[in-house]
Amino acid sequence: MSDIQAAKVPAEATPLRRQPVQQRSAKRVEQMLDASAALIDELGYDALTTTLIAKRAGVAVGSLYQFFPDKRAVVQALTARNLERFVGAVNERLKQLGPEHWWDVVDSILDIYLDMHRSIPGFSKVHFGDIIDRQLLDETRDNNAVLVDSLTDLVALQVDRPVEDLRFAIGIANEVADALLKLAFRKEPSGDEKIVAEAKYVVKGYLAARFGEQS
Amino acid sequence: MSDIQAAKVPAEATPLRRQPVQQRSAKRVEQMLDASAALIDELGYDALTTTLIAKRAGVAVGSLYQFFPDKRAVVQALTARNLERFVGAVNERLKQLGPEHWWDVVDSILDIYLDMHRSIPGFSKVHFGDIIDRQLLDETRDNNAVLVDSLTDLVALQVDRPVEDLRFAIGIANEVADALLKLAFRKEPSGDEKIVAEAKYVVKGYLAARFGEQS
DNA sequence: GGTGAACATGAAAAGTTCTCATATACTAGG
DNA sequence: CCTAGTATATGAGAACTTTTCATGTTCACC
Repeated sequence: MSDIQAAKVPAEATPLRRQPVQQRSAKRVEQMLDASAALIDELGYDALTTTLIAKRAGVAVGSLYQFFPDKRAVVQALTARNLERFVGAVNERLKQLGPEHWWDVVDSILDIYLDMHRSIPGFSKVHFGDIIDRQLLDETRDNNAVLVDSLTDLVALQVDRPVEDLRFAIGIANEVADALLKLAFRKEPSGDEKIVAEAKYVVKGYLAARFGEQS
Repeated sequence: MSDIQAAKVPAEATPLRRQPVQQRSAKRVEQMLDASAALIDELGYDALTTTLIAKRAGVAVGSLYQFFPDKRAVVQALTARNLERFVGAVNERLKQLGPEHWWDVVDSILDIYLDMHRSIPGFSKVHFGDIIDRQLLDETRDNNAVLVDSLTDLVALQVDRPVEDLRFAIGIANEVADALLKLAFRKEPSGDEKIVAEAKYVVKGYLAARFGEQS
């Protein structure tokens, strides 16, 4: 996938200790995130070490703490970046395609998600915050909620249904797709095709049952 | 839920450094697991500390390492215990009920799962190994696989279908139910009723579509 | 070309995990 | 019921991580 781009997501979603102002430091922060992603990919989350991140990113440990309050925040920022890219790519795709059958919208979105799994280092480990938001930083507002809201806004333009019903169903569908695609990538590093197909089947079946055949 | 009982699950599933032989130490190991569960419930997984576990369990840190190779193994053992209890309770329930419509079997299983969420400390955080098997101890064999195999065996007795098809579908259904119930408990500590209902709806809808109306 | 804010750095303080030498409790055989 | 042999208990401290902070640089702007 090449059209994965960033989108603006509520800024305070990234609780940096200090926002990088100069371009030089912004670049460094990116490097730290890249390093974290690579290391998580290689060693797994809990072998991740601040010293390692710093070394891999080619900076001093102190620099890391210049911007991030703690290790967890680094991973959190990484998930935020992933989320931004995903929402951005979805927006982009939907804009390109114009009004479609929602059937195809589901396919598009899942395909983008698949592409991210395959092309973004560490994505299948970090996802949109499974690790930190749900398990480490428990009561934090769910990253997925941001995603669901975005999708709901997009879909609401094309589907004539009460927004709250849409949001609920999309939330369910999102969770289901999420779980099944993670399963697919757990079974096989490149994503088990049979499970991926089943994921699309389940999601479409659910949405069809809930909303009938609308465009 | 009161009929949650233990079932024997492949023993090596719990990689203890040393199996407690004397009753005294077996009890202590249980205490350590209880302490871990309570602490995870209260503080979250990453605030968990070996020292804390020991203190809460009323033992010395060294005792912990007498049986567990490392901190991760403690949590892993906790998930194994949860899994055993769940499989045991499911077995028990199915034995009691005798042949039912599979519709009711789904309800029963989800209800047991709900009960565990509500009655077992830390269960909604630890689950059957989300934390360690999937994210920390990556390539470990999935705990859910054990569960799915058990369920498949149980269901195969009552449903006339190729076992592999059953296993696949049950695996999908399990993952979906899992994800949605976790969502329900993320939204509300007691489990969001609307989402729970939707979970049952989705799972039944999927299985019905895949297997048609059989008993 | 000088000045204050932003940034970079790494030694060391603070905190965790895990080990190990030592002490104590069981258990089985006699 | 005594004793050797094994299992278990313990906690100080070794090893490793996270995080801080005082100090030195770089940048942006006037």
